[in-house]
Amino acid sequence: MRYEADHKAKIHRKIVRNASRQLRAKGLNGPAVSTLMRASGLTHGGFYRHFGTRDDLVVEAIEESLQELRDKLVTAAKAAKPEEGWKEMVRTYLSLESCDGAEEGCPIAALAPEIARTSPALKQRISKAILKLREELLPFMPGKTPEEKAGTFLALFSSMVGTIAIARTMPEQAVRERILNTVRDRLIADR
Amino acid sequence: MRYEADHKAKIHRKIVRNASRQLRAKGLNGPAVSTLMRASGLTHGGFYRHFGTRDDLVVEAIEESLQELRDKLVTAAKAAKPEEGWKEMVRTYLSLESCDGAEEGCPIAALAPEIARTSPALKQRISKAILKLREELLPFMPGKTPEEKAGTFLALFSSMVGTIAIARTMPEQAVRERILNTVRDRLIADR
DNA sequence: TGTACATCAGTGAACGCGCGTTCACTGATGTAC
DNA sequence: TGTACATCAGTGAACGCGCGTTCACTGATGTAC
Repeated sequence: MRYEADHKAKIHRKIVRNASRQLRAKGLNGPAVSTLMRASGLTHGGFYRHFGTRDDLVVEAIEESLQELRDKLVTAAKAAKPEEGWKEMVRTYLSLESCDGAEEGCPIAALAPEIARTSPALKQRISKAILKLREELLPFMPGKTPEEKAGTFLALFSSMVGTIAIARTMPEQAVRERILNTVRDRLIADR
Repeated sequence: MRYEADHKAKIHRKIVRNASRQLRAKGLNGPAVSTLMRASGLTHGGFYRHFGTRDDLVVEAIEESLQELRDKLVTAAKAAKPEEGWKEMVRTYLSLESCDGAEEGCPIAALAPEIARTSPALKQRISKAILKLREELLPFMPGKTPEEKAGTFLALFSSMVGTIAIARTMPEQAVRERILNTVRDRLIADR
């Protein structure tokens, strides 16, 4: 082997992680294959040693960014008192940095409508990954029964996704910030 | 004139309305100019008699669909008792038809992330139109002060936008329906 | 140890294709005289 | 009223461009003997 044994796997992961950032920032059809490869210091020709199709990278990148999101939110929740973890998740998710830096933010807020329009095969895999995220965040939700937690999660998550999506359509940062703060305060106060 | 005096204006509106449906269904970069024109029985060559640029049509189409949304929600609200109008809005917005028929649904739920990525000039006009929609729906919101109504509107609207966006990523209709119903019931019960 | 060959991640030119936009043209009807 | 010309919404071929994908090639290192 002309590279270390795990060289290919490492590069593969690097491509996926860099792509996940570019795709969140520019949309699923935004960056060309050559742009996606350049972000990892490669040229487009080598792309097909790693992926069968551009779509294959797209799915992997979305799965990757959903895991990033999970890690981010779980870390935030664990930094608070057990019963208050979900509030810290809300604060993290609805932060101004998270809103203004789409490339590092939630892939659902950044890509949901485009995901909805992909082929059934892609949607299948992505929706699985979203449901997995849900499972992993559920324990942090307030509520006694699993059903209650699930309902709260859905209400919370859809509210946050919509808030970020709407805020990002507003050109003025002050407006975005007011939107984020208003919803955040209501979500935390409500229950 | 080889056509009636208002022929051009009529055709223009027709193109915009058909485009607004196609763009909601396929995304801002989905349908090509020739596809957008064909939907109104024209060919792509005549496009530039009506619009300076493809983007010009995109803005007009989004403005158009925001007005459609306003009309739809106001009509729904007026069909209920004055204090309950907003609940009927929620039921209308979160209906399964609205979710599964993106072309006739809310342009924000269908396009928000793509709107966020357009040029500042486009965003400026679109965000104006969104704020106008807000002004027109505010009177139907529950709450005593304008501030309270504004807060409720934002909480309600972001929640609904996020719910539709998330539901549409789910391939199974039963899952989508459960998501819609769960959030709808919570929103209506909450306040 | 030395030599011939195999492997395979990565390169960059080339492909066919669809796109937004341009442009010479059409043809029905208006206006000038 | 009749004729010559102007107008302009709409047509369809053509443009240059960027895209996803293919492919012959490179070159560093492995393996066979």
